[in-house]
Amino acid sequence: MSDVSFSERELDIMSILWREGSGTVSEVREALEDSLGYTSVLKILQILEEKGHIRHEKEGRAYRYIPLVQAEEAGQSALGRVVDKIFHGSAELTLARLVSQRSISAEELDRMRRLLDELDADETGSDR
Amino acid sequence: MSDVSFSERELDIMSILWREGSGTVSEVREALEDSLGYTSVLKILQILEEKGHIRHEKEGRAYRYIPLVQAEEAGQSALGRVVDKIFHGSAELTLARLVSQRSISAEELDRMRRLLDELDADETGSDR
DNA sequence: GGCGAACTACGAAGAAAGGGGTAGACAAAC
DNA sequence: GTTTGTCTACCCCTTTCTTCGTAGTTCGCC
Repeated sequence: MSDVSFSERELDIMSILWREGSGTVSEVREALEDSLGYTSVLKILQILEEKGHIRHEKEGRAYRYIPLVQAEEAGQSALGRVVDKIFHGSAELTLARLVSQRSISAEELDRMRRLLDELDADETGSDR
Repeated sequence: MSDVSFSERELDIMSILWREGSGTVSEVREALEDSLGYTSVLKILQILEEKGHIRHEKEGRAYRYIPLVQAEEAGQSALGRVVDKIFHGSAELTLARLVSQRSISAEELDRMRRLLDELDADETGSDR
Protein backbone atom coordinates (compact mmCIF):
# COMPACT_ATOMS: atom_id res chain seq x y z
CA MET A 1 0.00 0.00 0.00
CA SER A 2 2.42 2.65 1.17
CA ASP A 3 5.35 3.42 -1.08
CA VAL A 4 8.35 1.95 0.65
CA SER A 5 11.69 2.64 -0.89
CA PHE A 6 15.20 2.06 0.33
CA SER A 7 18.59 3.46 -0.42
CA GLU A 8 21.24 1.07 -1.67
CA ARG A 9 22.73 0.29 1.73
CA GLU A 10 19.38 0.18 3.44
CA LEU A 11 18.30 -2.40 0.92
CA ASP A 12 21.41 -4.48 1.54
CA ILE A 13 20.54 -4.63 5.20
CA MET A 14 16.80 -5.14 4.79
CA SER A 15 17.66 -8.00 2.47
CA ILE A 16 19.57 -9.71 5.25
CA LEU A 17 16.82 -9.13 7.79
CA TRP A 18 14.22 -10.55 5.42
CA ARG A 19 16.34 -13.57 4.67
CA GLU A 20 17.24 -14.31 8.30
CA GLY A 21 14.05 -13.06 9.85
CA SER A 22 15.91 -10.75 12.23
CA GLY A 23 19.42 -9.81 13.27
CA THR A 24 21.67 -8.04 15.74
CA VAL A 25 24.20 -5.49 14.58
CA SER A 26 26.95 -8.10 14.65
CA GLU A 27 24.91 -10.67 12.76
CA VAL A 28 23.98 -8.19 10.08
CA ARG A 29 27.51 -6.95 9.88
CA GLU A 30 28.85 -10.43 9.28
CA ALA A 31 26.20 -11.29 6.73
CA LEU A 32 26.99 -8.14 4.77
CA GLU A 33 29.05 -8.63 1.62
CA ASP A 34 31.03 -5.43 2.01
CA SER A 35 32.89 -5.10 5.25
CA LEU A 36 31.62 -2.09 7.15
CA GLY A 37 32.39 -0.68 10.57
CA TYR A 38 30.20 -1.68 13.47
CA THR A 39 28.88 1.82 13.96
CA SER A 40 28.08 2.23 10.29
CA VAL A 41 25.82 -0.80 10.35
CA LEU A 42 24.27 0.33 13.62
CA LYS A 43 23.65 3.72 12.11
CA ILE A 44 21.71 2.37 9.16
CA LEU A 45 19.69 0.10 11.41
CA GLN A 46 18.81 3.13 13.51
CA ILE A 47 17.80 5.07 10.43
CA LEU A 48 15.65 2.20 9.25
CA GLU A 49 14.02 2.10 12.67
CA GLU A 50 13.47 5.82 12.67
CA LYS A 51 11.73 5.49 9.32
CA GLY A 52 9.52 2.79 10.76
CA HIS A 53 10.78 -0.05 8.56
CA ILE A 54 12.14 -2.15 11.42
CA ARG A 55 11.91 -2.30 15.21
CA HIS A 56 14.17 -3.74 17.88
CA GLU A 57 13.90 -5.67 21.09
CA LYS A 58 16.53 -6.13 23.72
CA GLU A 59 18.35 -9.44 23.73
CA GLY A 60 20.95 -9.67 26.47
CA ARG A 61 23.17 -6.70 26.00
CA ALA A 62 22.38 -6.31 22.34
CA TYR A 63 19.41 -5.21 20.26
CA ARG A 64 17.73 -7.59 17.88
CA TYR A 65 16.27 -5.85 14.85
CA ILE A 66 13.10 -7.14 13.24
CA PRO A 67 11.53 -6.08 9.93
CA LEU A 68 8.17 -4.34 10.08
CA VAL A 69 7.92 -3.96 6.32
CA GLN A 70 7.66 -7.28 4.53
CA ALA A 71 9.75 -8.14 1.50
CA GLU A 72 6.60 -8.60 -0.58
CA GLU A 73 5.51 -5.06 0.12
CA ALA A 74 8.88 -3.60 -0.70
CA GLY A 75 9.05 -5.80 -3.80
CA GLN A 76 5.67 -4.57 -4.92
CA SER A 77 6.68 -0.94 -4.95
CA ALA A 78 10.21 -1.46 -6.21
CA LEU A 79 8.93 -3.61 -9.04
CA GLY A 80 6.20 -1.09 -9.77
CA ARG A 81 8.74 1.67 -10.14
CA VAL A 82 10.88 -0.38 -12.49
CA VAL A 83 7.94 -1.44 -14.63
CA ASP A 84 6.49 2.06 -14.86
CA LYS A 85 9.64 4.08 -15.30
CA ILE A 86 11.73 1.73 -17.37
CA PHE A 87 9.43 -0.74 -19.12
CA HIS A 88 6.64 1.75 -19.90
CA GLY A 89 4.24 -0.14 -17.66
CA SER A 90 4.53 -3.32 -19.71
CA ALA A 91 4.54 -6.53 -17.70
CA GLU A 92 5.43 -8.36 -20.87
CA LEU A 93 8.62 -6.41 -21.49
CA THR A 94 9.53 -6.84 -17.86
CA LEU A 95 9.05 -10.58 -18.01
CA ALA A 96 11.15 -10.74 -21.14
CA ARG A 97 14.02 -9.07 -19.30
CA LEU A 98 13.46 -11.14 -16.22
CA VAL A 99 13.83 -14.43 -18.00
CA SER A 100 16.63 -13.30 -20.29
CA GLN A 101 19.00 -12.22 -17.59
CA ARG A 102 19.31 -15.34 -15.53
CA SER A 103 19.21 -19.00 -16.31
CA ILE A 104 15.99 -20.46 -15.07
CA SER A 105 15.59 -24.13 -14.37
CA ALA A 106 13.01 -26.15 -16.26
CA GLU A 107 11.15 -26.68 -13.00
CA GLU A 108 10.95 -23.01 -12.19
CA LEU A 109 9.91 -22.21 -15.72
CA ASP A 110 7.17 -24.77 -15.38
CA ARG A 111 5.91 -23.24 -12.19
CA MET A 112 5.98 -19.82 -13.79
CA ARG A 113 3.95 -21.05 -16.72
CA ARG A 114 1.44 -22.60 -14.37
CA LEU A 115 1.21 -19.34 -12.49
CA LEU A 116 0.16 -17.56 -15.64
CA ASP A 117 -2.27 -20.33 -16.51
CA GLU A 118 -4.00 -19.97 -13.19
CA LEU A 119 -4.24 -16.26 -13.59
CA ASP A 120 -5.82 -16.76 -16.99
CA ALA A 121 -8.34 -19.17 -15.55
CA ASP A 122 -9.25 -16.71 -12.82
CA GLU A 123 -9.67 -13.88 -15.23
CA THR A 124 -11.85 -15.63 -17.77
CA GLY A 125 -13.65 -17.66 -15.14
CA SER A 126 -14.84 -14.93 -12.79
CA ASP A 127 -16.30 -11.52 -13.46
CA ARG A 128 -13.23 -9.62 -12.36
CA MET B 1 26.80 -5.31 -18.72
CA SER B 2 27.82 -2.32 -16.67
CA ASP B 3 25.78 -1.66 -13.58
CA VAL B 4 23.75 1.41 -14.39
CA SER B 5 21.73 2.86 -11.58
CA PHE B 6 19.86 6.11 -11.27
CA SER B 7 18.65 8.27 -8.45
CA GLU B 8 14.94 8.90 -8.17
CA ARG B 9 14.94 12.14 -10.14
CA GLU B 10 17.42 10.91 -12.65
CA LEU B 11 15.15 7.97 -13.31
CA ASP B 12 12.14 10.26 -13.76
CA ILE B 13 14.01 12.10 -16.45
CA MET B 14 15.59 9.07 -18.12
CA SER B 15 12.12 7.60 -18.28
CA ILE B 16 10.93 10.56 -20.32
CA LEU B 17 13.93 10.43 -22.62
CA TRP B 18 13.43 6.72 -23.23
CA ARG B 19 9.76 7.18 -23.90
CA GLU B 20 10.15 10.16 -26.23
CA GLY B 21 13.48 9.17 -27.71
CA SER B 22 15.07 12.51 -26.83
CA GLY B 23 14.19 15.87 -25.34
CA THR B 24 15.19 19.46 -24.72
CA VAL B 25 15.13 20.93 -21.25
CA SER B 26 11.72 22.47 -21.88
CA GLU B 27 10.26 19.30 -23.30
CA VAL B 28 11.48 17.24 -20.40
CA ARG B 29 10.31 19.83 -17.96
CA GLU B 30 6.80 19.78 -19.39
CA ALA B 31 6.65 16.01 -19.51
CA LEU B 32 7.67 15.78 -15.87
CA GLU B 33 4.89 15.00 -13.41
CA ASP B 34 6.24 17.22 -10.65
CA SER B 35 6.74 20.82 -11.63
CA LEU B 36 10.38 21.75 -11.32
CA GLY B 37 12.31 24.87 -12.14
CA TYR B 38 14.01 25.11 -15.51
CA THR B 39 17.48 25.10 -14.03
CA SER B 40 16.69 22.11 -11.85
CA VAL B 41 15.85 20.02 -14.86
CA LEU B 42 18.86 21.32 -16.73
CA LYS B 43 21.07 20.45 -13.80
CA ILE B 44 19.98 16.83 -13.70
CA LEU B 45 20.39 16.52 -17.45
CA GLN B 46 23.92 17.86 -17.06
CA ILE B 47 24.64 15.39 -14.29
CA LEU B 48 23.31 12.55 -16.41
CA GLU B 49 25.53 13.70 -19.24
CA GLU B 50 28.55 13.97 -16.96
CA LYS B 51 27.92 10.39 -15.88
CA GLY B 52 27.80 9.32 -19.51
CA HIS B 53 24.18 8.23 -19.54
CA ILE B 54 23.05 10.79 -22.11
CA ARG B 55 24.62 13.16 -24.62
CA HIS B 56 23.40 16.35 -26.26
CA GLU B 57 23.45 17.96 -29.64
CA LYS B 58 22.69 21.53 -30.48
CA GLU B 59 19.30 22.26 -31.96
CA GLY B 60 18.77 25.91 -32.71
CA ARG B 61 19.49 27.73 -29.50
CA ALA B 62 18.73 24.75 -27.33
CA TYR B 63 20.34 21.41 -26.55
CA ARG B 64 18.60 18.20 -27.37
CA TYR B 65 19.46 15.41 -24.96
CA ILE B 66 19.66 11.84 -26.17
CA PRO B 67 19.97 8.64 -24.10
CA LEU B 68 23.17 6.67 -24.43
CA VAL B 69 22.07 4.00 -22.01
CA GLN B 70 19.11 2.03 -23.27
CA ALA B 71 16.08 1.30 -21.13
CA GLU B 72 16.67 -2.43 -21.50
CA GLU B 73 20.11 -2.13 -20.00
CA ALA B 74 18.90 -0.06 -17.08
CA GLY B 75 15.97 -2.43 -16.64
CA GLN B 76 18.30 -5.38 -16.56
CA SER B 77 20.29 -4.11 -13.63
CA ALA B 78 17.39 -2.55 -11.75
CA LEU B 79 15.41 -5.75 -12.09
CA GLY B 80 18.42 -7.78 -11.08
CA ARG B 81 18.78 -5.81 -7.89
CA VAL B 82 15.13 -6.24 -7.00
CA VAL B 83 15.14 -9.94 -7.71
CA ASP B 84 18.33 -10.59 -5.77
CA LYS B 85 17.80 -8.36 -2.79
CA ILE B 86 14.07 -8.66 -2.31
CA PHE B 87 12.90 -11.88 -3.95
CA HIS B 88 15.89 -13.99 -2.94
CA GLY B 89 16.87 -14.46 -6.56
CA SER B 90 13.62 -16.15 -7.44
CA ALA B 91 12.20 -15.26 -10.84
CA GLU B 92 9.06 -17.11 -9.88
CA LEU B 93 8.35 -14.98 -6.82
CA THR B 94 9.07 -11.90 -8.87
CA LEU B 95 6.64 -12.93 -11.58
CA ALA B 96 4.01 -13.63 -8.95
CA ARG B 97 4.33 -10.07 -7.69
CA LEU B 98 4.49 -8.67 -11.16
CA VAL B 99 1.19 -10.15 -12.22
CA SER B 100 -0.56 -9.55 -8.91
CA GLN B 101 0.02 -5.86 -8.80
CA ARG B 102 -1.55 -4.72 -12.01
CA SER B 103 -4.40 -5.92 -14.12
CA ILE B 104 -3.06 -7.55 -17.22
CA SER B 105 -5.12 -7.94 -20.35
CA ALA B 106 -5.86 -11.38 -21.70
CA GLU B 107 -3.81 -10.52 -24.77
CA GLU B 108 -0.77 -9.52 -22.81
CA LEU B 109 -1.09 -12.57 -20.62
CA ASP B 110 -1.20 -14.67 -23.72
CA ARG B 111 1.95 -13.12 -25.10
CA MET B 112 3.63 -13.65 -21.77
CA ARG B 113 2.69 -17.28 -21.76
CA ARG B 114 4.01 -17.70 -25.26
CA LEU B 115 7.23 -16.04 -24.21
CA LEU B 116 7.76 -18.69 -21.56
CA ASP B 117 6.82 -21.44 -23.97
CA GLU B 118 9.45 -20.31 -26.44
CA LEU B 119 12.04 -20.14 -23.73
CA ASP B 120 11.17 -23.67 -22.73
CA ALA B 121 11.50 -24.86 -26.30
CA ASP B 122 14.90 -23.21 -26.62
CA GLU B 123 16.12 -24.72 -23.43
CA THR B 124 15.08 -28.29 -24.09
CA GLY B 125 15.75 -28.06 -27.79
CA SER B 126 19.35 -26.86 -27.85
CA ASP B 127 22.30 -27.57 -25.64
CA ARG B 128 22.24 -24.20 -23.98
C1' DG C 1 22.15 47.63 -34.20
C1' DG C 2 19.53 47.19 -30.16
C1' DC C 3 15.67 44.55 -27.55
C1' DG C 4 13.58 40.73 -25.66
C1' DA C 5 12.83 35.89 -25.05
C1' DA C 6 14.77 31.54 -24.56
C1' DC C 7 18.86 29.05 -23.28
C1' DT C 8 23.00 27.62 -20.80
C1' DA C 9 26.84 28.18 -17.23
C1' DC C 10 28.04 28.57 -12.65
C1' DG C 11 27.51 27.98 -8.22
C1' DA C 12 25.02 28.14 -3.64
C1' DA C 13 22.69 25.67 -0.26
C1' DG C 14 19.95 22.31 2.19
C1' DA C 15 18.91 17.41 2.78
C1' DA C 16 20.00 12.68 2.56
C1' DA C 17 23.33 8.92 2.10
C1' DG C 18 27.23 6.70 3.66
C1' DG C 19 31.21 5.92 6.57
C1' DG C 20 33.28 5.94 10.98
C1' DG C 21 35.49 7.46 15.93
C1' DT C 22 35.07 7.84 20.81
C1' DA C 23 33.01 7.72 25.26
C1' DG C 24 30.41 5.44 28.39
C1' DA C 25 27.26 1.57 29.97
C1' DC C 26 27.05 -3.06 31.37
C1' DA C 27 27.73 -7.76 32.29
C1' DA C 28 30.75 -11.78 32.59
C1' DA C 29 35.12 -13.45 34.17
C1' DC C 30 38.39 -13.34 37.36
C1' DG D 1 35.52 -5.14 43.01
C1' DT D 2 38.29 -4.55 38.97
C1' DT D 3 39.19 -5.70 34.35
C1' DT D 4 37.77 -6.68 29.71
C1' DG D 5 35.01 -7.19 25.80
C1' DT D 6 30.66 -6.12 23.64
C1' DC D 7 27.14 -2.76 22.81
C1' DT D 8 24.86 1.64 22.18
C1' DA D 9 24.71 6.85 22.08
C1' DC D 10 26.39 10.80 20.28
C1' DC D 11 28.99 13.12 17.78
C1' DC D 12 31.78 14.32 13.01
C1' DC D 13 32.99 14.10 8.26
C1' DT D 14 32.50 13.59 3.05
C1' DT D 15 29.84 12.79 -1.02
C1' DT D 16 25.78 12.81 -3.69
C1' DC D 17 21.00 14.44 -4.57
C1' DT D 18 17.98 17.97 -5.36
C1' DT D 19 16.48 22.45 -6.05
C1' DC D 20 17.05 26.89 -7.59
C1' DG D 21 18.90 31.95 -8.36
C1' DT D 22 21.71 34.92 -11.07
C1' DA D 23 24.52 36.16 -14.74
C1' DG D 24 25.69 35.84 -19.34
C1' DT D 25 24.91 34.23 -24.34
C1' DT D 26 22.51 34.04 -28.58
C1' DC D 27 19.11 34.33 -32.05
C1' DG D 28 15.32 36.49 -34.28
C1' DC D 29 12.97 40.72 -35.05
C1' DC D 30 11.85 45.62 -35.43
